[in-house]
Amino acid sequence: MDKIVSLAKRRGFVFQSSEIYGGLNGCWDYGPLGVELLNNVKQAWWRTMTLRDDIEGLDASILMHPRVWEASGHVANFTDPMVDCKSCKARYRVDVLMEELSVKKKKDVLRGLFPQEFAGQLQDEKVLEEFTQRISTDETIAQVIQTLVPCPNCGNKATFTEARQFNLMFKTFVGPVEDTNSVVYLRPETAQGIFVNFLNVLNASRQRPPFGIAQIGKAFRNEINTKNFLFRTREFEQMEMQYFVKPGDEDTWFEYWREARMKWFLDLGMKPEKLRWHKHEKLAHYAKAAFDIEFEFPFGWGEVEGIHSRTDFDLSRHEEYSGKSMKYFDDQTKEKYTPCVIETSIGASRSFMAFLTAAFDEEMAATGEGGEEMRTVLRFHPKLAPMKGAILPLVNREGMDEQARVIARDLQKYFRVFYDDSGAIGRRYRRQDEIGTPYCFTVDSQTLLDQTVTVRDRDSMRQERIAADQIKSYLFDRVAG
RNA sequence: GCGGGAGUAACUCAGUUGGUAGAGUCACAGCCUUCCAAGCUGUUGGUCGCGGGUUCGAGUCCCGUCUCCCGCUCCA
Repeated sequence: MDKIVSLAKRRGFVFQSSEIYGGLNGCWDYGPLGVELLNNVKQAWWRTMTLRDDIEGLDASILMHPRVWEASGHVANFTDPMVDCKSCKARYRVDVLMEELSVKKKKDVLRGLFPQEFAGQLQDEKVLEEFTQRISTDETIAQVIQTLVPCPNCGNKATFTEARQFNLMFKTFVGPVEDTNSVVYLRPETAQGIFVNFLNVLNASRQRPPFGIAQIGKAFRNEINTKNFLFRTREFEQMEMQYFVKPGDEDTWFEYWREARMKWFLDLGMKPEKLRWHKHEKLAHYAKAAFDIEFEFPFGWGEVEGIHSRTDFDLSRHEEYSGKSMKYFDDQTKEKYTPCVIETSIGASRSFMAFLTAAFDEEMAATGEGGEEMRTVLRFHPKLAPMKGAILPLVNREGMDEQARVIARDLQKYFRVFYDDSGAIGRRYRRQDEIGTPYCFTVDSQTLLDQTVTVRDRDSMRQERIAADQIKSYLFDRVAG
């Protein structure tokens, strides 16, 4: 992990935000090569999603009407009451504490609060039922937590602080007056921008279910902890596609998108053994089925994409909260229904880091003198590589450098290519290896005779000779699309 | 948030009981060079994370704080 962070910094992929002021926790900036890689990841996704008949693009605003987040459930569910143990400093979510209480403990709690009523024998089912019923308000929960529940860590009772609310949504104000009427949130996910535009897109694009809406954009969550480089940050970018289908068809489409999304990673050169499925056993309130694609990062397996079957929850809720009908009327079958949603939601920063760490390789390579040396190489898929090619004059004599510059300038109309004439040729190859440039084109003395150049492949280090005027199509074949 | 480790040049790191901040790499300029880096010469580059304190004097000792990494916790 340190190697990745260090290379990322040294070669200009990722810098710490506000570094000269000591940095800001969990915030990162993309440098010259990083922004190219990130854009290539986003472009690969965007093209896969939108170069087809049934998916439309969208770019919704980050600030949205506050009611959106009431409808989505974020105001209610994105708030976690937390308590700290004053004795051992451990911190817990109140709902987790309550959930993890054993039946016996719950019985104790009931007897503690209502000594007369629960004095005698008690069935376990009765305990659970009564507990859920009686310990339901914020007040009773607070009372229980602060008097009767022992800290799971140190075992002490009555050591918890009062519950404090941690809302993971960033709050800000619209307009000059900072009062409760002007509160808005930075969106904690991009999906709602799609749902609230469902009718707009439907009507403007003449689509009919099944169809999808794709969006790439930033989202914000005021996480308690950030972690693992780009993996968990407070500001992040999502690439989301919500696919609207007729109720009853959602399982078929769910399988379709699971397969399609896994294929996307594999087509971009990801090794199958670095990816796995994780099935959600405990589903969120809106979900019917949920699978994550996990990647094996240096710190362990972590989610890079979620494929969720969200039922008609989202559209129904917005119908309820906005009073606008979100139903679709099918002219052919004369049916009226609220579409179900299949969501594919991938983290741009997370997949950036996945592609970067997957590409990282160190190997022993032969040197000119017959020895061996460590070679650092980023094996990006050519579509993702920040630099598509390097143009290198073998020596700066006999017009080789001028010729190479002409070639580079011509290619730069179409591709990000790098011209380099400083240092030994082997050294320049290694420099390109380290930033993952897939092809190096070298101008040598033969170029001056017959207008051919050598192409050196990053991974095999082998060379072939092609005509200089073929470089453009050579690159198009390999990096476009 | 808790516990542990770390922070000195763009990168990797030295820096002795407190006494004028160093090396290698990188970058830049020039030389050399006809295919797999680290030849030669020169140059640039440091608020020692930040802020206090002790001291004649702090990279070094003390306090606070920020950031990163590892483990736990958390992740509608």
